[in-house]
Amino acid sequence: MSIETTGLREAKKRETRQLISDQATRLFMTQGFESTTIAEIATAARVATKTVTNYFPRKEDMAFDHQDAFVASLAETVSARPAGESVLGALRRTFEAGVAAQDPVIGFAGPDFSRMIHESPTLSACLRTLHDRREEALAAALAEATGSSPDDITARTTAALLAAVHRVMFRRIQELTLAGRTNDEIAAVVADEAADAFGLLEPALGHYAVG
Amino acid sequence: MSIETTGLREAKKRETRQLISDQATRLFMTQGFESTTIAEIATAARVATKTVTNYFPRKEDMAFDHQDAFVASLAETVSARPAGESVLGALRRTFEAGVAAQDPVIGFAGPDFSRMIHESPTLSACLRTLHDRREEALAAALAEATGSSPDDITARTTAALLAAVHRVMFRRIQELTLAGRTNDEIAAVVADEAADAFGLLEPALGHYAVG
DNA sequence: GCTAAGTTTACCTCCAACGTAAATTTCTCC
DNA sequence: GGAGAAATTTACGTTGGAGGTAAACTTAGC
Repeated sequence: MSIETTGLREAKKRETRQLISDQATRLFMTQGFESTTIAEIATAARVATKTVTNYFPRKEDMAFDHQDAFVASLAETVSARPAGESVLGALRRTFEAGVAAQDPVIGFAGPDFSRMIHESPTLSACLRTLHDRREEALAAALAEATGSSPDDITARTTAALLAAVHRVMFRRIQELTLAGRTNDEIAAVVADEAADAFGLLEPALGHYAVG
Repeated sequence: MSIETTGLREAKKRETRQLISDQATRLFMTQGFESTTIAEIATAARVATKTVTNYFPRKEDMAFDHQDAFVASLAETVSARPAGESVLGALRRTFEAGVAAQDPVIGFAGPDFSRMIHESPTLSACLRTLHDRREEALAAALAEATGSSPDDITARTTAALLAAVHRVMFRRIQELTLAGRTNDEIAAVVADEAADAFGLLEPALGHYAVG
């Protein structure tokens, strides 16, 4: 009698999905994304190729498993910020915490994973899409926070500026990872650079959406 | 005796390339990008399918013909700005000129073309890549203008912020185009919104890289 | 247990992407 | 102006991702 008794069927589904994703990521990291076929992944996971494409309509989705968490991260930071804190302050604080925790969500993905993305045009394009969806989600959260309409141009512009800082720093962490730096070294460098970047926006956005 | 007598061969190559691109764009706009096959394009252009893929390794390249001009646009604005003008001022001035001229490079692509991109995930991803390459080119130009190293993080952050404004306004123009507004109406709306957006960055970047 | 529902599988088509070699066109030099 | 050289276009074949369908199998609920 398991606690989360959502049924054997659903449990197996989750396991199969995770198994496929894990095998796929492993193969992508060792032999590259483009040169791994879905048939290989299916063999490694001991399922049919159609099962693979049932779980993951697009091949690249197997590499990015926690995309929803990534996309929602900035919007959630804004929604959950304490009263009196500006949006800029909240995003800055969350980024600093991410640096301290060396969080994969802000770019600490490890050398193998970073190389996998860097060497694949498909995965790079996919990551761009995720950054973009994250910006859109942030814009929606800003519109919500300021009580403006969901497609308010000020919210969208502000979201673009704030997300830009996170995106640049994400790439910076990736780049330093690929250059062989340790996470601790990267954290030290990035903490300073992020302080500059967020500081740059302070005069423009410091008083925007103070909750 | 033609003036630019670079040979019949090269002239025919240019013509064939243009013919394929034109037929492809026409088909993409009328029946959608994904539901147009390369074989159809080849038939319309009266060439072999292999000739199509010789000229355009990727199907999506047929839709974006002047990508290099787009990618270089912001960097060139910066490089060519007069002495005493800030980078922000130059990019703002060029955008305003683009609005006045209803320039396709800043987003005035027309309803058919805009719809074609909007309805195709592949083309949307491709456009994102172009925005990204444009930002990278801008970062390089900023590094050049400030005499810093090509991967200077301040230049990259600044480029991200400036390119973000252009990107948001590009999408805004696309969006209004899809909503059925005329170019004149769009120009009027966007001129005001761009003034706000660039104004927002004035305190942060107004004194950056005054040439 | 038995039946209904959901999951996995084998088999299928389509098409983009890529390689190779042959045929055709253009260029160059005599 | 014609012959050989070079480049382009073409036909043909292969691979692999994406998507559909229906049958076999597994789980859930009665």
